[in-house]
Amino acid sequence: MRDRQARRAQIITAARQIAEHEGWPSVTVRRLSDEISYSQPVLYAHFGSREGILAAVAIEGFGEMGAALQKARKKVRRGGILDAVANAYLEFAATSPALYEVMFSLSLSVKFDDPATPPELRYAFSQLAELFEGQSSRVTILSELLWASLHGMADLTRTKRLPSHRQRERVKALVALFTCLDEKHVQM
Amino acid sequence: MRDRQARRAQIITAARQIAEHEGWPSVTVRRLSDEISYSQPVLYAHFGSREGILAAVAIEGFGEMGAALQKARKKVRRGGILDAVANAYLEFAATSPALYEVMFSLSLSVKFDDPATPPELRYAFSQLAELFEGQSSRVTILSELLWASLHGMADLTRTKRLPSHRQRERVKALVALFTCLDEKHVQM
DNA sequence: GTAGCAAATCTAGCAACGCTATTTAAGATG
DNA sequence: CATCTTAAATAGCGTTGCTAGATTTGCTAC
Repeated sequence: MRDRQARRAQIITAARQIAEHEGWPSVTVRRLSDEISYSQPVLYAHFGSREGILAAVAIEGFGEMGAALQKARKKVRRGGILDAVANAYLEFAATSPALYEVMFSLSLSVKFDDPATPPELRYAFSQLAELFEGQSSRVTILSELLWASLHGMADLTRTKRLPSHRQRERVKALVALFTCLDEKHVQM
Repeated sequence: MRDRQARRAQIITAARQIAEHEGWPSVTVRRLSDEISYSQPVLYAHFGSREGILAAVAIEGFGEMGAALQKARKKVRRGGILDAVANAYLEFAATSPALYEVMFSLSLSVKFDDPATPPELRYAFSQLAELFEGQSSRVTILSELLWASLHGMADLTRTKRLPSHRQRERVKALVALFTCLDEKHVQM
């Protein structure tokens, strides 16, 4: 039915809202069922388990992040693309910390190059891979390394390990590293 | 007393063991109290809460990681230090995934440059900062960036986002990036 | 030696959690 | 109107983190 999908979206939205305001531990099945004015079994009919709800939120998050990266990539014409995308990535993570957290804390998600991987994940990652297209023979390695660096920065900043006020400088350094390698045409 | 500290260590060890074999959700207070043949309130007398136990494990982990990095740094004489430390970091994370997970999943831990930060955290981070000592004016930025990159690689590999069989190549690329920047004496 | 006290430990239970078997309500079919 | 299917709610099971109150232990004083 149609309202079935609407209610699905309603649950996901409620979960995101609660998580962003009070953290994921506050996102309980009872709380969600109250929020949408239905009983608990309805939620289980939709998602099967609490983790299923979180997974749905995570996948939605990957879709949004992919869109944000694509937007940043297409906005900038020449030069500074890497800088734009990197900042877009970190801004996404900083704006929705709970969303970013669930995107990378769910261990049940499969690897990125696995055929069973949801398209949203591949879409998001492809935005980073595009940056190195045709530039080097090591597209995969470089995009993986960029992803890891950005994720590390986002994660350490989210958990207060790194001060956020120095984020811009870190991005500058990261960009300098990658452009430096590009200019020298280093063979790895 | 003396046996009080012994029991504390016993609890931490049991928690690590269970987590490494069955994951952190299996580390329950009841399970731990069974393991050490005491009742639950004894654990609460020691750590105050379940999270207190995890925090203690995490701090111990940082101490061990700092030692591992220091060992790698001192073993290599000239050149390739960065490579050695990077590999030591990732090997630590890969060898004890549950330990690494709890070290970075606890949000209650304060930032690295905070005075209230446990010395184990600062000790571990200082091992990375040492790599850039006197090399550039941006010691802080570079060490933070290196830390973030390594953590991102470790975290994405642990959660199966990146294939582990390409880890060595990623490290090579990372090292190439940093040495490239070093050779050109880039001012950021 | 025993009465009393303080500290340590256990027993038992609360509230909240994820999840589900069973029952009740509602709408369609004949 | 009776029946059957589908949807939802009620109620409850087992387990969790945590704690108040009972109980044991070990020591001190007389």
